[in-house]
Amino acid sequence: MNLSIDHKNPLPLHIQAENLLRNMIRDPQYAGGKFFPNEVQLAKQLAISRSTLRHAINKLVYEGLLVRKKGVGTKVAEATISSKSKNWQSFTQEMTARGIVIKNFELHVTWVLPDENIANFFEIEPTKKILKLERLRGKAEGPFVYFISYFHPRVGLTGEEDFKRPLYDILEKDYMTIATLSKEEISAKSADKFLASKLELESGSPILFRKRFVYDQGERPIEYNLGYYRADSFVYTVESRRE
Amino acid sequence: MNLSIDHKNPLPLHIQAENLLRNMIRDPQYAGGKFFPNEVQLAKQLAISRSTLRHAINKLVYEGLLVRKKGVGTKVAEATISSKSKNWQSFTQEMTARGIVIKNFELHVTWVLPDENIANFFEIEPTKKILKLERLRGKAEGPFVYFISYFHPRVGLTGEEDFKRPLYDILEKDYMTIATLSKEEISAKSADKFLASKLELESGSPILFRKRFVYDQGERPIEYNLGYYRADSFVYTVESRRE
DNA sequence: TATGTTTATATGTTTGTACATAATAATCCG
DNA sequence: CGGATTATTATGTACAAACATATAAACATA
Repeated sequence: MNLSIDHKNPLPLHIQAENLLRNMIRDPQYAGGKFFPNEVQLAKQLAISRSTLRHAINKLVYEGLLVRKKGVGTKVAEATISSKSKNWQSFTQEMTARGIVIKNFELHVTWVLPDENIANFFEIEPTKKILKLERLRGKAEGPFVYFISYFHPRVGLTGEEDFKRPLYDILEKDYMTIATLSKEEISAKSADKFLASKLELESGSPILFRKRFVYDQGERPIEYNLGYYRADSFVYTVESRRE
Repeated sequence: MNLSIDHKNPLPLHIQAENLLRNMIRDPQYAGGKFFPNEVQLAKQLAISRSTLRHAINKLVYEGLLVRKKGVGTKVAEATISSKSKNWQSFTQEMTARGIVIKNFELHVTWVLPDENIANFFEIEPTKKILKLERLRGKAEGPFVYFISYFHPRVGLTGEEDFKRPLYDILEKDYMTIATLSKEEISAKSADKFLASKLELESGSPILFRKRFVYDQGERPIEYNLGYYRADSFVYTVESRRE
């Protein structure tokens, strides 16, 4: 990855600057909370105008990756693990964009019979086995989410895939399935013994529970996903506007 | 609503332009698909610079409300389902839409000093008292949510209003304040003694916690709202789509 | 008629400049 | 010493100007 700006590159300067900033965000130095060089200085350093640089910074501020304060400076936004409803991405993409390295603590692949809910959602016979993917994921310090995913047979997953790769990357590149629509239900739960042990909590601790129904372009169901998040490390953010 | 730009208004010109554009979007003419006047012309018309106007347009493009094509023009984006689902409503509207009749179990109105968070959000002195509204609400069978709302003094609420009416109805009709933007953070918590007694739960039971920041058209803060929901009776749903 | 070619149009990119304002640090003074 | 005042710093807002490039329509040519 190029870490400087090339005026000969046909890619617009503000896009190059944006990419460069995305890299800086992942830099442990800045991810840790250090302020960026100020606009004027950084613009000079990159040999672009302040306006161009600001345009790039603004985009990242809008995305929630950077925060700015007048008279103070610009830095990486609090690494509170959060999920934005707009421009949704996969879990891994979301986290890497924030410079958080995701560790897989456990990964189980099994073939199971769908329960009634899932069979209904997928519109398949409850006698047909489907792929179930369970993952315990988190940061280096410890796990903070337990995922359970079920996939529609139509997708064609074999169970032999490398699930360390981003899931939606696998689906798009290897299975030509593009997740386009997602309906989510968020609620709170208490940790049962199983979840408590996985997420390193005491039984009864609060858990944010997210059910996710994922569809492809044709609005056909492709994934049914359950996410159990430690309440102390996950906030779900939503921004909405009415006209 | 003012449909022109006022250089004496302290509101930044690009925000004024943005609001103006939002109004144009609602105009049947443009909503129907007619192209906007081109940037140069429109900027001239509004007596602002092209850069300032572009800044405003860009924001709406980013929000998905407008589409632009080089060499062609700018027009209102095709209404997609996701943009419709973004239209948020008040709690009462939300519930009645689901056929649930809301009962108010408790209602307290007090004037309090804002803590640091609230004073910052409202951008006011921490010495100025603001209106605090607490409500325990639910269905006939029992309460399921405890709301705490703080209001910006600008709104002009006296505390004598009939808070059994829908809140946003009061704000719109009696105080000409229209809640336009809402940012929310959803997380999970354990019920402390206070919440447990109010919501008729045992201490430690899971609670869905929603923090809501509400803004008016000018993106000025008007309400800070905390909602504590019984986990067993509330699910938050989100629908999102990517292109 | 079919196919290039030009031209007008509108957005896209980039720079330079100036002043306003919020937050913080430094300074001064009673 | 403590409170008020005054820089300093960094982002926020706004303007003007130029050139680049994609699109579509008008035009010319084979």
